[in-house]
Amino acid sequence: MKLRIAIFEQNKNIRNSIDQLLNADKSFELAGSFGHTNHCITDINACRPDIVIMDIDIAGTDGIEAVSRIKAEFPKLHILIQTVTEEDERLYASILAGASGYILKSRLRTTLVRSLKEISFGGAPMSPSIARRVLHLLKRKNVARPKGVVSYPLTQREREVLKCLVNGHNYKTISTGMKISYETVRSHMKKIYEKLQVASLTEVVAKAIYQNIV
Amino acid sequence: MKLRIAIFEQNKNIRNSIDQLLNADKSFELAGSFGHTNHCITDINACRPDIVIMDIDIAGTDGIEAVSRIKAEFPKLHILIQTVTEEDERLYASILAGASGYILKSRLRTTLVRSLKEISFGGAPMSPSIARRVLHLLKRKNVARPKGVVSYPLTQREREVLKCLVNGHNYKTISTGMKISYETVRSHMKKIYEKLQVASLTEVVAKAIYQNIV
DNA sequence: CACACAATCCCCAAATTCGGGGATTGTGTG
DNA sequence: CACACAATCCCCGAATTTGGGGATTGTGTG
Repeated sequence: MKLRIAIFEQNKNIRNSIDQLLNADKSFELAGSFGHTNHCITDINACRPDIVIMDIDIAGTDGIEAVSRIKAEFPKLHILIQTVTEEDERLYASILAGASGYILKSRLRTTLVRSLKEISFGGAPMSPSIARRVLHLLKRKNVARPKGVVSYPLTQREREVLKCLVNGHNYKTISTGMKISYETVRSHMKKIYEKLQVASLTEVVAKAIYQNIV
Repeated sequence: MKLRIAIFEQNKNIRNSIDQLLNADKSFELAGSFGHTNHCITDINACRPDIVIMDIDIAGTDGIEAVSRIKAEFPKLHILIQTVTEEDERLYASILAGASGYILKSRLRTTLVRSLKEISFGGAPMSPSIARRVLHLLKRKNVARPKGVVSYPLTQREREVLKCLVNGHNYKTISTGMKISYETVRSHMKKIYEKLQVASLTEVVAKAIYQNIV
């Protein structure tokens, strides 16, 4: 049984190249070939592919949004993202949105067929760096607040100052907002630094957020 | 600065082989070499490695349990699992327990150094099938990026700078750590501020954490 | 080959933060 | 009433950040 492939790629020459690569292998057949994702749900409904190859740069709609919409409509459909570089932030976002893997445009000829087979066997081809970030996210989501976490003896006013800071205010705007002097804000901050054992704005904000202090 | 490597491998010949491979590369030095994991916490405390290479079959204690215990004690320590086959269920469990990647025993000679470097650069070498399962688990945990969230086109270097910042570093210490000039850090920060649409350290740190940018 | 972009680094000057010290006043408690 | 603490505010001076501008070099793409 041949795997049905749909292509969403703006560049006609690339679409044709992919078509040729698929034709050369008995495992695949071209289900559809589209120059934009404006009607991707309708197009996919019509051609019923098993795997979609999508260019991350495709115009008409944001690639990431397209991945989200397609996966919402067709949860079992595999999407292989075409990208120029592994460092593209949208690649990570596409993976999170549900793409099964990616392929570098520069390596289309050598790796397309293998990646498609990989996906059809249940694999998710991706770079170690993307994999790392996915693992890290999973780890952070799995971590309940550790037992025995210390709570900090911040006073009510200190907590208010810290909250303003985390919300993007600086000392000047905090003093205006809380109707206290700039020096008062500084005094509170000194106390907060001492209690939280930090020594800079970035440390105190990060700690406040990670440990749900405000 | 050489990366310190500790080995937990029952087979003395394999320990020696790994030792030789590490010696042949200037990037690594052997921190410790152990035949069991009975005292892995004590051993790691003593030799202070940056990366641990551990055999999944190692006797003395279950490999997965060892990974869990080590990661609980040394959260930032990287663990590279040695396995005979990628299909071993314990491999997937080890990855979930916190291992950063794995290496096939049959490919030790050709891939060990590359995998160690990969890990030290922040990657997580793993097979497409393991990656797929991790993604699937992530999806099941309902971790998918919330609808409407924009992704930011930060470059790799910008991301590294931002990560250091979130981890409490200032411009000065970031420049030291990344071996670039203070002004380069500033340039990256200007770009980051622009892309994330913020105007202060507190804003950028808060945004980075809340939106899982680093 | 021309172009665009990333990464790197430099300069000026103002604004803000940090570490250190000090003070007064109000409030609650024993 | 004495005491401890929170909240408030002041000062000095150094260090860091911010906003603005500029530059060169290397790399990838069409």
